[in-house]
Amino acid sequence: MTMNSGGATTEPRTELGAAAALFRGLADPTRLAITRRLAAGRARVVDLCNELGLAQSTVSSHLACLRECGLIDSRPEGRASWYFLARPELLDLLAAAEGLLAATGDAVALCPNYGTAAAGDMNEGDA
Amino acid sequence: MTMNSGGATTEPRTELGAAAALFRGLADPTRLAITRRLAAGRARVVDLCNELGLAQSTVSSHLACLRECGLIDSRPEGRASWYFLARPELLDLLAAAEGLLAATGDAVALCPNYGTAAAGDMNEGDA
DNA sequence: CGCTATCATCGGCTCATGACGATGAATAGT
DNA sequence: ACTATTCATCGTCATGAGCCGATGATAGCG
Repeated sequence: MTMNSGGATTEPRTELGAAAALFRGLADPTRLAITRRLAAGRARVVDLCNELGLAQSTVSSHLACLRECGLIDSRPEGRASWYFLARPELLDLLAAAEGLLAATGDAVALCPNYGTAAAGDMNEGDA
Repeated sequence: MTMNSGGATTEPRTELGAAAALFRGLADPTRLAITRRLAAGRARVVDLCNELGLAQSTVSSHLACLRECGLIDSRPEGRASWYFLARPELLDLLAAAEGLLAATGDAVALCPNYGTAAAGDMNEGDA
């Protein structure tokens, strides 16, 4: 016992890694936006870049992440790569999430400790 | 255009914040473990500490996070606080997640860029 | 055959996030 | 009243993770 006492464990919960990785894949707003976008139909990297207003490298990295997670897949066509959802069940998961969000209202937002609170400067850009 | 060029935007996707926060709440292995544990029945902080082998402060913070998110709730009883799931729909979400995991096998794991790469051992342990 | 467009990857930067220990408040039991 | 137990909160530390720009590879086009 007390084997993990001493700073960052660097080994949180390996058992739940799969599920946690799945949720984490969708935890990022950008990735979630990409996922939803792909849920609406396939898209290229440039399309996502334009629509999301992010750098190409950023989008590409997120796509690689989602692809490695097996949530999306790509189909090279010419010099472009079309990305699309690889798992229809993902829609169920998103639906369940929205159902839960509807149930909680929008209470699911920020946590004092964990979450995204206390960011220091909370500047709403278009506000 | 070129409005967000210049380092961390500090303003990712505000619209998807709720869903992303929800997923992020479950993205952490520890929080997911807590959630599942509470899905099996209410528990006190000490119980979770013992069962998860984490510091009391850690568990307490995670509980506070989940509580703020409206996913769980607590009921003070004596000097203890019983925590339990506040949303039955959460079970649906977890079920959908497990369904997706079953569909993908366990392909959902690690990403080279994002997502907990360089972990090493993949032990699923008990269900 | 050179040019452009699209994408993947590398390296660096910055902040958020999870972990811990220590402290303080509230409650129950002796 | 004193003490023991349980929980919440604060401060700190280290790493993960997202963002960007720049570079390199690949594939179509003029």
